[in-house]
Parts: sequence; C-alpha cells; structure tokens
Amino acid sequence: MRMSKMFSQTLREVPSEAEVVSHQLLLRAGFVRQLGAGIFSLLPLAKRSVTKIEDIIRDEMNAIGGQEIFMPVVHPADVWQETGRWYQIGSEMGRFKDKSGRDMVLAMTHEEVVTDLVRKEIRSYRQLPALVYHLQTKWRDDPRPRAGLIRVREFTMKDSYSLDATSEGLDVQYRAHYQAYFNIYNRCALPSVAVKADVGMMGGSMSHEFMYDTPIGEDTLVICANCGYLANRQVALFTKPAAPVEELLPIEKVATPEVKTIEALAQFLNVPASKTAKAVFLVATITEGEQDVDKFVFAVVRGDMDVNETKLANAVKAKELRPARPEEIVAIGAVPGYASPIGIKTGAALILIDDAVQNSPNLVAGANEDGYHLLNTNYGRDFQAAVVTDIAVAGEGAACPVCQHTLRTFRGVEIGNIFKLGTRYSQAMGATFLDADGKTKPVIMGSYGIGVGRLLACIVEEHHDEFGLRWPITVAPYQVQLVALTGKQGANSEAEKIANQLYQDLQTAGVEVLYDDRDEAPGVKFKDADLIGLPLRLTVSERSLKNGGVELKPRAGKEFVSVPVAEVVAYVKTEIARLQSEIAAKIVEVPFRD
RNA sequence: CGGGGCGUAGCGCAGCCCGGUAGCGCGCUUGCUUUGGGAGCAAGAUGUCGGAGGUUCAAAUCCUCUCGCCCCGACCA
Repeated sequence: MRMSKMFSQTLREVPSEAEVVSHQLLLRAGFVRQLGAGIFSLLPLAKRSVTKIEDIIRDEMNAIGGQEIFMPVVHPADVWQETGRWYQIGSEMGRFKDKSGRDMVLAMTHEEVVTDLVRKEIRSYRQLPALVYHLQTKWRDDPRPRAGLIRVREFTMKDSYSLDATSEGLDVQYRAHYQAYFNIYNRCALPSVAVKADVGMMGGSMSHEFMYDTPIGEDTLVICANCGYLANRQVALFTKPAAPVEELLPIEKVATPEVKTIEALAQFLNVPASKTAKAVFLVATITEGEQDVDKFVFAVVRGDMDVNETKLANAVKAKELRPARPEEIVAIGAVPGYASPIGIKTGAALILIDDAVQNSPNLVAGANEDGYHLLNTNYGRDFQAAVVTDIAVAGEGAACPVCQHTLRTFRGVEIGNIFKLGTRYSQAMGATFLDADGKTKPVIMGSYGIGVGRLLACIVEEHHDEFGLRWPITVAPYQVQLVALTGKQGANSEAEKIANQLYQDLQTAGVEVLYDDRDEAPGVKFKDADLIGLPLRLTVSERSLKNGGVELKPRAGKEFVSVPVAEVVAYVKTEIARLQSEIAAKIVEVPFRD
C-alpha cells in the first residue's frame, strides 16, 4: 500500500473523547473512527489487523473440528420468544418491527438461531459431536459503552456452538476450546488467564472467562499467589475467618445515638467489626411460574465483610437485583441505620444470612429502633433466615479457599468466555436427536465467544510505547513500513528509484509493505511510522545508500542494521520469520483448571 | 437510570462570568525555499458557535427545552 493513496490520516493531537491508551492510539494512527457511542468504523489498517485476528481464530476453531457458518444479524422474535429471552432481556436487546409489523430482534448472540438450525439438521447421535462457529456482528445496547473498542454496542464476535450427545462429549469440546482460546491469545501475543466465572443468564453448569490483566479492566479478579487459585470476584470463594467459641449471652438493648454505620458502631462500642452484623436491602425480581415478582431481600453479612450481589442473586435465583428504596425499607418494619432481621414483619422480606453470621456468636445488630442496637444477637435463637449460604465478597486480603494464603485482587478485561450450556436451549426449542438406545434426547450444547474488536484493543493496550503502536507481527496490518527519504530531487532521486523497486520486489516475495511515498519531511515520516507501529521499518535515503544500503529497524528496538540493497528482500523475510517464530514459541499446552 | 463534565473550522482549544456581529495553534490549498525525528516564508480557503424556542435594538455569550459525546456509579445475557 502506498501511503500517499491511503484512505486514513494520522492525527497529531488526541481527540478529546479518548481517554484510554488503545482508544487514543487507534484514533491517532488512523485505525478507527467513531460514529456514535459504542459504534465504530474500522479504517483500512484496522480492517487488516482484524482480518488477521479473525484468521487466527478460524485456524484454531478449524483445528478443533469447527465448521464455519454464517448466521443472520436480524432475527424474527419467535425464536427468542421460544427460549423466553425475548421477555427476560431488557433494554439491551435491539427490537424493531418489519414492514408487516412483525417483531424482530438484532442479534445479541446466536444461541436461538443455532438451536433452530440444530433442530432442523440434527436427527441422530451419528451426527454428533459437531461444532459450528461464525464471525458475525452483535448488537448489545449496553447502558454504558466506554473505553473505545473495549466496550462497545456493535461488535464482531466469534461465537462457536458445540453439539453433543453426552455430557462427556461436551466436556471434551469445552476443554478443546479452553486450549484453543489460549492458543488464539498467544498467537496474538496477548497474555491471558482463565478464571471460573458466573454462569449468569446464559444458564448452564460451567463457565470460564478469559481475562487480560490491565488496570482499565472492568472485572475484579481474585488470585492466590501461593496455590494459584483464581476466580472472578463475582464467584470467588474464600475461607471465612473462624469465629470465637463463646457462650450465648443474653440479648441486651443499648442506646447508640447517631451511630448508623458499621465503622461508627464498632468505634462507639469498642468492638471489632467482625462482632457486628451488617444489613443490606435489595429488591430482587424473581420469576415464579409465568410471572415476575419483586421480592424484598434482607441480606445480612458480618460487619467485616461485604455482600456479593452475584452470589446473592444466584442464591435467590433473581433475574434482577437493585438497591431498595428508603420507603421500601421502612415498609417492612426496618429502620435504616439501625436495621436487623429481629422484629421484621413476618413474611415481608426474604432474609438471607451469610454462613459467617450463622457461625458467629453474640453479634451487635440493629434494634430496628432509631438510636438503638442490640448486643449479643445470635442466629437461630434471635432470628431466622430463609436461606443461609455464602453471600460475602472475597476481597483483597481474604483467605484462599484452597490453601488459606492471603488473596490478592487485580483488574481484567474479559477477552473471551466459554459456557457449558447443557440442554437449556435445545430443550426449550425442541432440538433433539435419536440416541443409540432408541430414545429421543435434547442435544447438549456449549457456547464459546471472543470479541474481535476488544481483542484488538487489548493487543494495543499490551503493545505500545510513548511513540505509538507496536504491533506483534501476527496481527500487524502490514509487516514492513518502507520509508523513502528522497531529498530535494524527489521522484528523480536514487533513493526513490530504489524504494520503488524494493516495494515491488518485497511484494513479489510475499512481504506485506506499507510504502511511505508521500512528499513529507523525514520527521513526519518517522513519527508516523512509530505511531502506526509496524514491526519492521526500512529506510532508503541518500545517506543510507552512502552507508551501504537500506536501514532495517525493528519497531521494538532502537538500533538499525544496514543491509545492501540486493539482500534486503531475503533479510526482511528472515526477520519476519524470526518474529513469527518468537510468537509461535508462546503457544503452549495449558493444564485445564476447573 | 443517578452524579459530573463537554459540544465554537478537519483536530486541539480560547472567547461565554460582564451581550456589540468569531479567534489562536496544528492541519488543509497555492507558490518559493527546505529535506534524517511532527521545516521556513508568503498568500489563501474553511464556521447554520450541536438543535429549537425565548429575552433583547443586538445572543457563541442570558433564559427554557432538546439532542449528542465523555467520565464515575448502577448495569453487563
């Protein structure tokens, strides 16, 4: 590609809407342009990188038996109604009516459509296992798009769907994806970890998320440096500190004026926060039969812990969870700031107790009376609960559930996820097969996703410096930037003639070249080359020719070598092969961690 | 949806408080000079001041409404 003809321009200044580095650099280097919140166009350079990423994904999917298909972006609402997600999913789903008034859906994901295909194509266990995948646009009307390509509303996703007759078969395909995903990230030179995750609304029995470790990430992960325990904080377990063994003391009411927080309470009574009970009020939307009902949830954790809303939502099978409004809290007989399950109107609230509260004797709790707390409250004796389970969040410093070592937290961006769906969709939509035993059974499914644009953004987050992008060779839009410095003679200069010839010769040899043939000052060309960040830079100038040929400099390094003109093609090919093999060396077998 | 910020030339911004007919830097066009890390000189082009209504002799500036974008939170199948 000749830069003089390239559609995109580099920008000297950072557009003000960009805050994270990947967004800034992709805009400045002319890779992407924004159309609306969370809606982007890819310009030629980005399109080339994305194609390379997609080809790596295809390669790895094909290697585990995937067959590429292509499913539509626009779906009749019927299939979404069949699985119930038409009703379950709120404003994130794009809906419209076609010309005859039929409800239509913009694809958020393709479980419904693939399951419709499965029920049409799969008849017998002899057709299983199978794996299909596609790369297709998704529309998710996210309430808060942010950080450039990290979190968008419209994006391309690789989603694959495994089809099996047995859960053992599903396990095989699940593990195959686990390894394939690591291969994909490694081939993109992106470090990643897999963590156990919440299965959420996708349903199913097992899920892993693949995370890229970065402070701009939106997920918090919990890790044990000692044994390697790793999980999304949404589902992370931890060992609750042991409670002292004490005799149950009689309950006692004390005045605690203006003491409305755990911190203030612990200080006022001079007890550790672990000797108190914290009340949290939420309203859960729970599906009962055909109907959705709002239930008041009264959650109690020990004062030294916080409520984990994902665990809580799972414990009550909530579809949605929101903080309760003050009037709702008062309505059940609780007093904000002085609340406890003791004396709550019977049946007004679903009371959930963290197991640490169950095991901790003589806790200080609210008296449900303005200005008073109760000493020595005890679960079982003084209050009951509908559910006692783990609803506490594993924070920085908690004990590892496996080895008791101290846990640390870090932030990550989710760059892929894999789900064991089971039969949720096949059952709902009647995707069945006839098994060897003559019985009709639902197909056992898995679904596996990677967001391509987000992957691109994470690669940039990982590979850049103060001057610009630094593409790994496997995903660089071009392999080589050829810079011609032609001096005052311009097109008649020796340098330009040689650069033109090299441009031809390199392309003939299969090297991908971006040729900066513009009439610009050397400084501009060098700055742009650094900004665009191709792995190798060739410079041809009067000076370089005087010094014996053409300068070859890797973007990642500071030094260049002088290569005789006649040897440039061979030399460049060797360098490319070396860079490629460096990345190939990153591909390793990863043990499956359940 | 709650809180905060911002919409003025392609990009970055000033002007707004205190109303008087729009400016700076970069980029862009033309010419000459220059040519190894975002060149110099000269001449030029480019704005429904996000939109609508209102107040006023007069609105980028004041008032009302509205749309959009960014950040924090809620949310994230």
